[in-house]
Amino acid sequence: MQPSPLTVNESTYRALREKILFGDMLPGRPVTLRGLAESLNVSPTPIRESVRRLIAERALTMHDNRRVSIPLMTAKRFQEIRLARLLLEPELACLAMSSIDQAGVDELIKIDLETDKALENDDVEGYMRGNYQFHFTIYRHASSDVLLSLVDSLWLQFGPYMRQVYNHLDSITLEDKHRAATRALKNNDVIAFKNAIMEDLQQGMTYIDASNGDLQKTE
Amino acid sequence: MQPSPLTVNESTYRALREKILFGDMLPGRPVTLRGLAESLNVSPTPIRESVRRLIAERALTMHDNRRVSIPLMTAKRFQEIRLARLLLEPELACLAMSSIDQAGVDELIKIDLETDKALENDDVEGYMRGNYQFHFTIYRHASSDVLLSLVDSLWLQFGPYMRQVYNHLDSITLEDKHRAATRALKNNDVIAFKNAIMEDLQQGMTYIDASNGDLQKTE
DNA sequence: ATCAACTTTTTGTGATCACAAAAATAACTT
DNA sequence: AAGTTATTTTTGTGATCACAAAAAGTTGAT
Repeated sequence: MQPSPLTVNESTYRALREKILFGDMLPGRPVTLRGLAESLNVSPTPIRESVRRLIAERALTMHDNRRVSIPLMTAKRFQEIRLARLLLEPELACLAMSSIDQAGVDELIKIDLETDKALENDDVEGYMRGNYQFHFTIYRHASSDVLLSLVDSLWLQFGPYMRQVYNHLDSITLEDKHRAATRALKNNDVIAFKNAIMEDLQQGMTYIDASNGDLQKTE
Repeated sequence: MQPSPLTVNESTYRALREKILFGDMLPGRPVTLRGLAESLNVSPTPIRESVRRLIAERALTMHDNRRVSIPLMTAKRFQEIRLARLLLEPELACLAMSSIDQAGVDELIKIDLETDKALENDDVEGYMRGNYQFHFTIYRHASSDVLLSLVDSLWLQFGPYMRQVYNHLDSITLEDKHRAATRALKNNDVIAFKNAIMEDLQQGMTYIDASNGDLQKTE
């Protein structure tokens, strides 16, 4: 938001977070503090704190060996994330609704158009970023830090797998629930809006689930 | 769980976490890394990581001055936490239900009895610990790490205020929803169980809210 | 070749140091 | 006395070091 002087800690955190969220890091592959430190040209100290923070946010896990990696997905964990998202995100979207004015709707439509364009160009990362921006632009309007941070943690947890799935695909043809959402916003139709978010979420999750049936771990 | 050799980091985290969760730290009062380090007889390093983790879990906040403290409660944030709890906890409890056998119910009844005893003795911390244990003994049976960690974060956020409220009170007379919960468990009545958890939660939260109407910050 | 035991390297952890920014204190002016 | 400016102390940050545990690499025997 503000161009305030970031600490090294904060900027390394954001760098790592982006890599995780948009699939630049492979699940299961252990990362080393010194390795990350070298790749970001900082000392291990701020890396340690950033990694700890990401572990707390469930974006990373530390094994008994004390090795750190993106956790492997299991069918069970996937369903847990799916349920948590369904419980929180439609509600958060509804909270946001009253704060989204015409300009807000226009912004969302613009984001959605760019997302579609990325999809046509097989720009997987662009698509993921657009999708993320669409949802969180809505959610931020709810100005509920408590719920937002919970949802944030969830996205960090399934982000890496979205990427893997989308990579395996030449083209994705999904009914655009984003469009339904913006339409509902325009009409001020709460029920339709909530449904659109819910269906968008379900569609995305079942899609990942189906394409990745073997997931990472069988158990 | 396991008596594995804890790192200093982990044990300081747990120590701080307990202090926060059961109200041994005052909201708004800034804590210093060196101060905490001295009080726990460790170097600032593990403290820094523990504090960072607790910030990520929303138990602590870092202000622009880079000073760290338990965040002050606002009416708005309180309602956010309340909503998040209502969305997640009854659902988590239901997930747990099928895994709670007779022994599990007995354990819960035992915890509840001890909690009541603490209440009679004006043992505020004992009451809070009992209440925590009752809920999380149920929640853990759901074996859903994803949901559990979200709920964990929420408890860390309102814990400090429960304590403040209970301290101001000589005796608390509340209808015991825990009893209704264990009864529903025995009868395998899902709806009654979910309702009991929901009402227990609502009762606790409205109670805090009413007793603390001025909360900490007005805005 | 295969597997065991030993050696070397890498890695996370915790303590310490240097430094700049912020807070607290002291000194001074009006 | 009250407010303002210096001065001192405290604080978080980031880098570095020592160390023990784990991983990787090497050697040797069967």
